[in-house]
Amino acid sequence: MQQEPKWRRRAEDRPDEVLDAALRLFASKGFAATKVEDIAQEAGLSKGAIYRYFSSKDEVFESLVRRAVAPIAEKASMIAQTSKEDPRIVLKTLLTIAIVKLSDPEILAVPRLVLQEAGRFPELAETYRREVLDRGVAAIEKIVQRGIDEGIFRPVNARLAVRNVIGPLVAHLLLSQIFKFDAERIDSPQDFLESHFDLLINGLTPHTMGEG
Amino acid sequence: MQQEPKWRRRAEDRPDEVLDAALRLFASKGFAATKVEDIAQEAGLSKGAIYRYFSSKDEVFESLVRRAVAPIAEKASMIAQTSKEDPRIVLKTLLTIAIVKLSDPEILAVPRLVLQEAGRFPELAETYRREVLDRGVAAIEKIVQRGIDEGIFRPVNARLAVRNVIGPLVAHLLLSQIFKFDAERIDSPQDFLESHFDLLINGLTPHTMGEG
DNA sequence: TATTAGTAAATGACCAGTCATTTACTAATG
DNA sequence: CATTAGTAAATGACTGGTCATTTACTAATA
Repeated sequence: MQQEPKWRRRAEDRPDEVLDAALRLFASKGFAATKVEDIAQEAGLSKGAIYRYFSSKDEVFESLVRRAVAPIAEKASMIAQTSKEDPRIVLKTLLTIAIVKLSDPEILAVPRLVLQEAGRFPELAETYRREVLDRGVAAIEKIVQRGIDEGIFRPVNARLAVRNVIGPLVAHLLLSQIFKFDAERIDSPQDFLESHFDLLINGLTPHTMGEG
Repeated sequence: MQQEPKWRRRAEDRPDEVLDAALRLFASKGFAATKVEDIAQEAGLSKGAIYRYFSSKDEVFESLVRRAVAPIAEKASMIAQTSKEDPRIVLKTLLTIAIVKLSDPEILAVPRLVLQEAGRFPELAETYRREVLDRGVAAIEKIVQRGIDEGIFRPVNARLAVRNVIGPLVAHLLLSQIFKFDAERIDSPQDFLESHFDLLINGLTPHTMGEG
């Protein structure tokens, strides 16, 4: 009569499971308010076992962020040398992908946490800036610049225009996610995207003398 | 030979001094990482004395935010029924004021902290949203709507366009303040403002058929 | 059986909040 | 004006609870 063991040795899967659990909890309660025991419970593990895989609570957080950063950094670099398509299309595609991804609270949580804890983890924040922000900003700048060179956009300062591309997105996420605007008042991501893109492109377009 | 007293009774000034000290520390280290004793030291007081004026560390934080909210809420309400001036001018004036104010880290700290601690202080976050955000957004929406009604702006969705007004500002502050973009790469607030305003207004303008 | 994943309980640092005591100030009284 | 009794402000040692981390042990598995 073989009993089910009380627990199993699954050293392969544990680290990722711990990080998943930690992400969920950090996302909803923040780093400081999340106990190591909470993480253990959420991951279906005892507190002590966490320390077999991570040397401290801080390291859990850092690993978490680094795990999330890797694939993003890779993608951002690829975007830079995207197709020679109409830069307007490229921008819209990018914004669409971004808003879809970031509408998932689990994904938005990482940059949010990095921001929140930047003071306590300056190196981590620096890494995130270098690997994600810098590359993302550079990619968008490049697209805008190409639009200018091809005469599709007005000759604006591309570096500064990046803020006009990503800013409304950031504002939208901030307003809808963090301050939890009443559900009824939340405009759908699609509506927001249309509006933003319309205003953005109209703002970037030369309009030398009606061409529409 | 009269010695200077070790301390003085200054019950009038203490509360504000404590809040000032707390703001400085919360801004740089965050709420959780700031000890009550730190606040006391920064305010030139002993820990125990803090509790003569505030019943808990939480209350210090709440008082701090409420003190900062009051004047902003007042101003935001006034802005709504501003002069019948050209809405473009009104927007630019608003943006200028906003960026000047928010470039002061001490002022930016409050909304940042509210965001950071929204999870732990939901009521406070709610208050902030109602008193500051809602009013600010409403004011800008009104101005944009007036511009549309007067035929100065295209008939866009005013509510959504608000994100295009404030978003780039938020992005700018995020990038320059929180991720501490290398000093050299920080574009001056003036440059940013010019660029943003240029793109924004061009985006809102009808361009029905070249008018300059 | 040896090794390693895992548990549960112990440890100790840390810190918000308390309180007995001291000090600065104020006002009543002669 | 000098003395002193009364009070409010401020101190700082202390407490109790909360975790992050460590340790001593146990169960799974090769």
